[in-house]
Amino acid sequence: MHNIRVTADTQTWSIADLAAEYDVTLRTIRFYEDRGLLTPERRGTVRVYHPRDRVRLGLILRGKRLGFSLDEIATIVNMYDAEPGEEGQLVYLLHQIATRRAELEQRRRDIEETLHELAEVERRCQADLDNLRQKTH
Amino acid sequence: MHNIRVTADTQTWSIADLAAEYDVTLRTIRFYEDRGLLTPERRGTVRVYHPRDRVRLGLILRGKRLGFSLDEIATIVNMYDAEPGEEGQLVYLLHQIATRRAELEQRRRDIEETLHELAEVERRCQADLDNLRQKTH
DNA sequence: CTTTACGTTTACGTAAGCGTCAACCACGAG
DNA sequence: CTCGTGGTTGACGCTTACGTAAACGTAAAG
Repeated sequence: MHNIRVTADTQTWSIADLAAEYDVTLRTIRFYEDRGLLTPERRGTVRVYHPRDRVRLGLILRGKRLGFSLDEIATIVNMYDAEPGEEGQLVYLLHQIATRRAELEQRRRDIEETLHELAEVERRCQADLDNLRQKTH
Repeated sequence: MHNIRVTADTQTWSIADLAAEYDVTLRTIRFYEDRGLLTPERRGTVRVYHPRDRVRLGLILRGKRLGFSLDEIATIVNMYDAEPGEEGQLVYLLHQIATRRAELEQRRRDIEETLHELAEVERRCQADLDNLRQKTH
């Protein structure tokens, strides 16, 4: 990274901004906060989202696409900004990482298999279709 | 094991057999049947599972690992043994396949990203740990 | 005959992940 | 002053994917 200093990253978003950007409802965003996944600033009663919150929302939604539960996602995203901490903590974190990695690699294998099989079904299907059109024309 | 015959095509399984093999509960298997995902033979009231059902159960569970809902899984596994059918059907099926493929490829990208980021976190974490152990020895 | 193992249906319970009101500010424009 | 826009907190509802009894059938073993 060559940009030692960037413009002070002071941008903020409203709840509606993030909802529109990520195509989720306000209810969803507030629900994630309720579950401790987001912690926006409050100006009065109003939520103000900082870059950190925005990134986390992205991570949460990616986790959802991967089929993780919100609880699992919580442990994952909290790993990202864990402070150095003590030895026990670090060892625990490394163990968590290994576990998640194993899960993800299993999922990747599942995806590869499924893609191959879908390709096979598609081939059959396309053959049937060609065959059908051959006859009628 | 209640396997009646072990010749390749004729083998059957009890509900408990499949539950043990795939590590799910009987309730789960019956629930999948209720949702139309499995259609075991009945001998009297008792369910008897054929190779086809066993394969489908495997597909269902793989679909779950990928984060698909049972409804989505239903459309996917039903694609596998669709009969040739008429043109409209085939076109529809091809469209479904394209959709699923796009989803899966998105998931694969998500996984790659997450794996890379986990590797990064792990690196940081390992560095902190090494640092800590350096100091105490 | 009773126990044990394995199966069945029916039905209520539950946790997750939101959807959907209702009722209430706050504020700038017309 | 009123209206529209955008925000807030409850609180109840709903679907999915099962868990968890309860109550019963059947067939072999002791």
